Amino acid sequence: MQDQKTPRRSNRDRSEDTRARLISAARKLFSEKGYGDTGTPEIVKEAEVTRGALYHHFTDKSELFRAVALQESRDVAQAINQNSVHESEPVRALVSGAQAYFTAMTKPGRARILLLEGPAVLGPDGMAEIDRETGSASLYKGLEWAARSANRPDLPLGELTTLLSAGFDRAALEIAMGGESTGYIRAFESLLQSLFPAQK
Amino acid sequence: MQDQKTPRRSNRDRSEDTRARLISAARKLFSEKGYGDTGTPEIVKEAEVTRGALYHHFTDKSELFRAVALQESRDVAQAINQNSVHESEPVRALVSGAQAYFTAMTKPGRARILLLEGPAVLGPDGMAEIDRETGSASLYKGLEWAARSANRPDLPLGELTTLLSAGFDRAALEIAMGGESTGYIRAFESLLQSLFPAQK
DNA sequence: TAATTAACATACAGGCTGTATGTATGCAAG
DNA sequence: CTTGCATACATACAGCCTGTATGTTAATTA
Repeated sequence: MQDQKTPRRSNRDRSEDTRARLISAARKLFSEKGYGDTGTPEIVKEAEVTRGALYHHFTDKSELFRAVALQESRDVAQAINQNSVHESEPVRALVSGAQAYFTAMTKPGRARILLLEGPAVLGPDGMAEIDRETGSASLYKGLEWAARSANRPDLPLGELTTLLSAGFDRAALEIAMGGESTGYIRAFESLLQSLFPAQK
Repeated sequence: MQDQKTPRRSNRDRSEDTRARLISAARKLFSEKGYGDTGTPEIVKEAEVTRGALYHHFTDKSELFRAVALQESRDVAQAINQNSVHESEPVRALVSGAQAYFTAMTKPGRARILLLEGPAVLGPDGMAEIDRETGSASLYKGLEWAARSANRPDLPLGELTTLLSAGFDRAALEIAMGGESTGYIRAFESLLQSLFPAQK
């Protein structure tokens, strides 16, 4: 019979549990009150651990935020992969991907963390590093496909990727703040169909 | 002969000078080290005033930041107005406006304040309020003109304005961080020419 | 089983924010 | 011209927060 007072967990289990608790509590508070207005005492209280545990797992508060943002970004990528419908036409595929992105970004707090606080706390480079693992590459591939299909080798795809990505982000933020998504979907459709007119 | 020890300025002069000193010092430090890493003791030291003066003029640190952002935004609007070339064709006018915007945003620290820290510190609404006074309206008018000229009443201009504005901001940030502007200019040209093809 | 290390817990030093209170100067009324 | 009030600060303080240093307990390794 196991001792009930000391569950006798392995170090790894303890660590993973503590890390997860901290990230979860931080995610909640950062998204509700913002990074600057959330103190580490409040975070550890919510996570039911001590500040010692926090500073054992993360070098400082911003590293905890980075872990939160990374997890959030991965969740977005996963949600998009799950909800992505295979389309035979590139513009449709891009619009469908945008749709999935908007939906994933409506989870409360997510837009604030990834689109508002993230760039300020971690810097554009820090966020780019996080995004690299997840999103931007697939957008580039989609545009490449569309450019090939529409016979438009003249387009500067790298810059267009950046521009459209910024548009997606801004639209996601508006939608997450209560805006209507249909208008933005149509705007992207117009934009993409103008850029990549159907052949023949 | 005036007393040299007490310059005997009017209250209004004193106030305006102090405010200007605080905003200038805050602008410098916020743009160099970021909002969170800049303390009010450091700001007042740079401005050669006391913290009492700061909290007499501004309710808190974020209100000082708001004043900085507002001034910066007005400077951008003014720079664009001065450098705007009158174009007879809408797409050219839009590209020319983008060019002027990018140039104005290369002033050191400006992109960080208006595009990175601003949204996080003041919130999207706070920044939108500041931008309303300055930029977004003219972009909408430019797109309206272009849509009329190109016979495209189908386009959702409101959403397109938001999307393109986000693209301009992102490009401005990249350029301010050392990126090349020509690529983005060409990308916008492609995009706008696709959206608004020249008539006949 | 002894030694070592991981995983915290506790205590502390320094710094920062906002407020409360004190003071000197400008200003307006009589 | 002086008397009273308001403006524009200056100073002091309370509370909180961050990061570090040090202590303690339990798991892992030799």
